[in-house]
Amino acid sequence: MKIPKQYENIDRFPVALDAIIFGFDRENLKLLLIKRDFEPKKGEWSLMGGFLKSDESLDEAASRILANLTGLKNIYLEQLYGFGEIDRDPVERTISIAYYSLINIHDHNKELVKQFSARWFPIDVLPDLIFDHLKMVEAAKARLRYKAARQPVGFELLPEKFTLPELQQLYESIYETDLDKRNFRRRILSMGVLVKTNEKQKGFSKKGAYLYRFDKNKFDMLNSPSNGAGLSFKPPNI
Amino acid sequence: MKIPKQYENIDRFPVALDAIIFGFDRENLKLLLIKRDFEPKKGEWSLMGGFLKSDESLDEAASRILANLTGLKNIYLEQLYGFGEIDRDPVERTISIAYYSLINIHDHNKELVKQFSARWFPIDVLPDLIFDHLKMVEAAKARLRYKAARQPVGFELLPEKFTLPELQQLYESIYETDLDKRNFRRRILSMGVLVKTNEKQKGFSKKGAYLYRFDKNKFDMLNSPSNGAGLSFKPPNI
DNA sequence: GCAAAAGTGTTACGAATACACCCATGA
DNA sequence: TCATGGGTGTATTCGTAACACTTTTGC
Repeated sequence: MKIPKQYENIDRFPVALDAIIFGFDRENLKLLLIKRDFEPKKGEWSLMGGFLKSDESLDEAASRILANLTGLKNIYLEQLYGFGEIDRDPVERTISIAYYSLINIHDHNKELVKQFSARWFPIDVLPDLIFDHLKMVEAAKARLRYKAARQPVGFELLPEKFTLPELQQLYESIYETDLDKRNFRRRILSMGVLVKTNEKQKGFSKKGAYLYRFDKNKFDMLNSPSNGAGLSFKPPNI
Repeated sequence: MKIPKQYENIDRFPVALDAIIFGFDRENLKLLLIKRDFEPKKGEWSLMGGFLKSDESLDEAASRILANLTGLKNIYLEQLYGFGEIDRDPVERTISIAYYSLINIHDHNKELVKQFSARWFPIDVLPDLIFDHLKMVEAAKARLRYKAARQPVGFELLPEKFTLPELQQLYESIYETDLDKRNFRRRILSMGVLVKTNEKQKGFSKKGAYLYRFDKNKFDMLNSPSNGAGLSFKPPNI
């Protein structure tokens, strides 16, 4: 096919993907950051990133980049925003599409993480970040809050079985607020997507809390028949 | 500065911006589409678009492209999503950042619109669109619903003075639903960002409806002192 | 005078909030 | 036995939804 003139003399740019990787360690919401090992800004903290290749879509590229650091595939990953200020990257004019992902913090490749000199940071005590990465993180926090209020994404951050106090702690971290135990349990259980197991968590508290499991089938059932915005997990009032 | 090796051998891509342009003609929510005048897909309907240049940010480029078609500057414009499927553009691998904008439908350059063979289409009777532009439109509709439920963006689509029945009609178009007149008026007025004028609209109804004006100062006041998500215009229950 | 749209209040319901005590267990 | 965290129910408040008649005026 002849190339139309509208495609001649146009600028072409490197397209970066940067990943905001959330994890939860049963206490704090955390971000996985890497220590950059090349100039510029060598040695400073950064989001994991990489450049788009021509044989992959944006989603595939983001997924590849996430796997490069964590070894994980099929992870919750959502596009966040495109950042394109002219001078955002001092080396070359670059645009970056930020993605955020939710992973189980215990469930990733420690070896890779070591190679990248990566570390988990509590979301409210982050180091300085290069370029516009802090803006990306802020956008991701806002999006996670929006998302978690509407869909039960919290489960992506937890192990398969978890207790209600753990789940509540997660939501409290996401919204940086305290929630009433009784109201929280009522709301969550009334959604009907949690299944109580007969097992109790041992070791943490004396009494032990029941373990629950997220029932993806029930969720899909409730969610699929064009339920408008899907089942709603109401946002806690901040 | 020496170029780090991480920036060598990377692919570079044309970055397109596509604009979903909403308008409202006191009856229907509409989209401004252009008839493409070059191959491929010459003669088919398309969103207004263009390519990023190296001396402008993404926002600036989107703004320029919007002005190319409408002649308007300083318009409500918000980034929507980055589209990057490999084969989305048959000519060349291109990524596109979609923006949506809200304009007053009577307030644009008719000459330019004619040059582009552009036309306003009711949002629910769109022609076939090229590439992935329909996906972009769907995303924009969803975003507008989200946005309008939280911030009074509706005013961007109306003339300076408008009646409450007109405003209600706009919201009904956005949400494709009927709203109760009394509840709507109460909700809108309780936000305290509308100022009633002494003028009545003539010509449309026999009785005539009072004209209101959006009070941007009050809005900024209510919105600025870190009011969480800002003043909330609750979403109509769909 | 009548058709057509504008304008106006009240009640009922459901959701969210606030709130305090008992239970199970390990140390 | 006591300290620690887990588990439970109810009353109140507030916001949302449902609903029907009067007013104005051009024709």
